Amino acid sequence: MVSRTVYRMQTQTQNAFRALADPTRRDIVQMLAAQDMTIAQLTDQFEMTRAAVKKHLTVLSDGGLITVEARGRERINRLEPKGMAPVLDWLSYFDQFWDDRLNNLKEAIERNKK
Amino acid sequence: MVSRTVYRMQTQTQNAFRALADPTRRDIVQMLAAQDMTIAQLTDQFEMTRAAVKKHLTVLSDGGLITVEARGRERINRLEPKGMAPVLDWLSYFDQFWDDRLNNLKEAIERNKK
DNA sequence: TCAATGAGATACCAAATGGTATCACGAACG
DNA sequence: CGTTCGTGATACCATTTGGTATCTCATTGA
Repeated sequence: MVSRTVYRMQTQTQNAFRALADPTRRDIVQMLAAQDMTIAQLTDQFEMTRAAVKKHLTVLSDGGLITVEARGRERINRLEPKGMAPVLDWLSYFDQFWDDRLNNLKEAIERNKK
Repeated sequence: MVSRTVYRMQTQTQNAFRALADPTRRDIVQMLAAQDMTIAQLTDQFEMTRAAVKKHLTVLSDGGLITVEARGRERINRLEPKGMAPVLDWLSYFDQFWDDRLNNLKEAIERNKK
């Protein structure tokens, strides 16, 4: 074991990977890719309470993967494409290891950023 | 809440995303990308016991991200590029979505400039 | 005005997670 | 041989995680 102190703050990369680690949250991301949804609408699609879905949405928000817009008493949850960037960046570090599927994906996003 | 039972087996996608959710495990992946390593070598790089590193390696192995080859009394841990496929596949599902959204974003910015 | 509706906050719980300490075991080497 | 070295396995612990129940608050609409 090395003796230097390895402190590790919560980076956006960590929060994004953590957000994607749960199958329910990945399902939510897929649903929000189809259309923006309120918590109530999302809850209809799962076998869990609104409170549980809300927790998942908080984690997704911490990860930068979604944004929320208040509209009256409703909250519109929306996918935030930019939030995926840290994940894609980390994965692209291994270009020489896995195939170029990722490269294509990342290049598409880079193109559109400009 | 929908009433149908949503059982969810441990898929390779889930195991891979779960493996990548921990910062120590992502560090291990990066180190193994540089060179194959034994547990002892990896443990030298972290402030934790060999047992803890071993647990992380087990999770990485479950996720299909590494393979282990016995050589004498040593175990060589090696990165398995194929294991990343489910992750890349899942992410590429949103290729078109990100493309479109980032395009819209770009266009909105361009409009506001004028 | 006031009841219904959509959502946030909090307390609480069981299980999973990330870590340690410790023991066991086969391979390497004097 | 016997001992040391690299590793695996297990028991145990504290914290995090994913979930429920419940209460509150603000908006909506008859």
